[in-house]
Amino acid sequence: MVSKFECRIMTTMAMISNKWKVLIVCQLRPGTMRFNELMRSLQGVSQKVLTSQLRELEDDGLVARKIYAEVPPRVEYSLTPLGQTLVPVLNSLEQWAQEHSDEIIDCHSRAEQKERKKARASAKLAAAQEAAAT
Amino acid sequence: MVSKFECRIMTTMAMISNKWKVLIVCQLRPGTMRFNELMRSLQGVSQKVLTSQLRELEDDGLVARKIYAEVPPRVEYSLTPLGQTLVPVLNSLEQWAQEHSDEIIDCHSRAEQKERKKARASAKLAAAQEAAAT
DNA sequence: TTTGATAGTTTCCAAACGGATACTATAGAA
DNA sequence: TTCTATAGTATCCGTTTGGAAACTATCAAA
Repeated sequence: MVSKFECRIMTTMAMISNKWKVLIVCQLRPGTMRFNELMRSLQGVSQKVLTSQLRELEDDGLVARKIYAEVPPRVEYSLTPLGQTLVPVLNSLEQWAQEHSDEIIDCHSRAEQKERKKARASAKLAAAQEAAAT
Repeated sequence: MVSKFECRIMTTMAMISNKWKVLIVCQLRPGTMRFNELMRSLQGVSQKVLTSQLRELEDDGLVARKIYAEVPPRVEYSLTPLGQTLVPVLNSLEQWAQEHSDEIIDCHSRAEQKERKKARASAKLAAAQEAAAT
């Protein structure tokens, strides 16, 4: 069973759990940005993905989209008041990573060592099977 | 460019941004649980996915896995001290959803209305094209 | 008349993800 | 000797996701 508590966490996560969404919200903190401006600053996003993520953020009420009737088109994105309230939440995620960076790094290097060990073991096993087959 | 600030948020997100991971951590808050116990309480996970998510949580140092040399096997999962420190972070996610639940619901119903409007419009368009084709 | 800029949409394709199912090892119980 | 429970792996296969590239509309400038 999923409690209300867990359900609420998942609600929040669903709204921001995407690499680009987090970056978009971060970029928009200082103020409004145009589509291409965002795309350039988030180097690596494709147009399609940026559009879809922005639409989802808009549907979730975190980002506002203002279209100017000009040619060439001008569309400005900004955080809504609701989007602004998310900033402290992102801060708490950031702070956690900062406070525990040592442990996080340690764990990762240990996990990688284990990975290498396993890789060696399975390579050995494969070699043995190879030898047995001939 | 991705700043250190954004990078840290993404580190934290990478560790928990998965429906099942959040639920696993929540389930383990009170104490240790066995594999099947987890699977039953998280009804809906496949064995494969539960295993892979637990392995990743273990590699990230959030969950400890204790194997007892028994038959049938017994494996107990629990939060590590690092995993425990994540609980307040999850609380902040939960609190945000709770504090802004009204706005979140409003936005969603508005977005859905827009969706329905769009669907009607494209249905109309398709019908018009159909009519024009005959 | 062609070019350019902006903010998309559309299409195709490959990789990742997730679910369902079958299979494994092991020792004790029936 | 077969069955059972546990904690997984291994395999297949459909869905989702993301990237690349081409295409669109529009008006002004060259």
